[in-house]
Amino acid sequence: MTFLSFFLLPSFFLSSPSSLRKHALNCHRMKPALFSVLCEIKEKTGLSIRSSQEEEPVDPQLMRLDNMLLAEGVAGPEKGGGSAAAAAAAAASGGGVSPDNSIEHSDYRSKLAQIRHIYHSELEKYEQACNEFTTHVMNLLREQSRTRPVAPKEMERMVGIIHRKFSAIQMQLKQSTCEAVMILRSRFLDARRKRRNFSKQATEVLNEYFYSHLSNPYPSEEAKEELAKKCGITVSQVSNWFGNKRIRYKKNIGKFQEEANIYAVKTAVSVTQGGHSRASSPTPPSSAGSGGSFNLSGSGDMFLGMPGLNGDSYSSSQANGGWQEAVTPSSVTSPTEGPGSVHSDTSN
DNA sequence: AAGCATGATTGCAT
DNA sequence: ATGCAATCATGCTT
Repeated sequence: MTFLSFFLLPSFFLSSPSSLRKHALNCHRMKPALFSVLCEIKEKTGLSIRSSQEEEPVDPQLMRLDNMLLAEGVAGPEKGGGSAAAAAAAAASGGGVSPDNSIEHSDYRSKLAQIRHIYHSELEKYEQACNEFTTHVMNLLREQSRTRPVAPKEMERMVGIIHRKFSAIQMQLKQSTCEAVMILRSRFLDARRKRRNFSKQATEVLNEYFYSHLSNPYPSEEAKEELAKKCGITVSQVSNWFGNKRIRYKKNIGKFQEEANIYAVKTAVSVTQGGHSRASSPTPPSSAGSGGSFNLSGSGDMFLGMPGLNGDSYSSSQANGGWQEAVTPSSVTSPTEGPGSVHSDTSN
């Protein structure tokens, strides 16, 4: 506002009827004297500079917005790379097994690109307007400097003021862009909203790992990555899956018994030779303590998961308390049996 | 529509 | 930082 009034004021100097007067003033013989007097007055009042060092500590709010826009790939270099979303998409489709959520991501990305486009064009507009405005003001000041003293500092100050004003406008733009991105994210990327069950194959792989490492179902980071790759999901999804699986398995072993047997047999078959395609023998929950004795609170151990045929049993025994003690302490280590004989159960 | 299954998130403990 | 437990929100089946 200050700057607006500032050069709305001199506009009457320029308006056509007064341009003549201005010229007359410039050519007036008293003009130099007048000018010097003005300079003197100005010197005395000292209202010129002083306020030039208005603090500008790089608004943290602005920094935040900038960072976010950069992180979101709106502000950074062109192309979809660099954004968290793109990275996630790349990770998800790394195995090339998940075409469906990459579709969602492309949808998301096109929307993001739209936002990005608007943002950039607006930004450019503002920048251009700012430049035009600045040069305009500079011209005006230059013009005026012929009739009144205008220190270069003042010019700088004016420019500073103008830039601040425009950056305030830019900040609003950034803010609303951020909001738009947030909304977009919550619409598209909030996995909770768009939960998709994993593919049959993926759960197969995960279950296979889980039941063949029933003694210690805590995949290492590398194992998780491997599984993630195989299943076409992210590592954190693998972690989620195992977290859920462990807790749900523990909570109701009976329910998972059949599944356990199926996968146990499966892995046994795949590990041993490849004959035996006999895949389901539910073995009723008759508290056969062969497998993991689950001494949780109430539930008696009613489970027969036939472990012991896991390839690596305790690959990385991190001495984690919970599972080991609760679920499967004994019998897991039965290396005496070679891969030939698959126990004797599974057959009713 | 109800009810279960399932992936994700949150709060807490370690 | 990681896992557990509870919970949420959605998907699927009945």
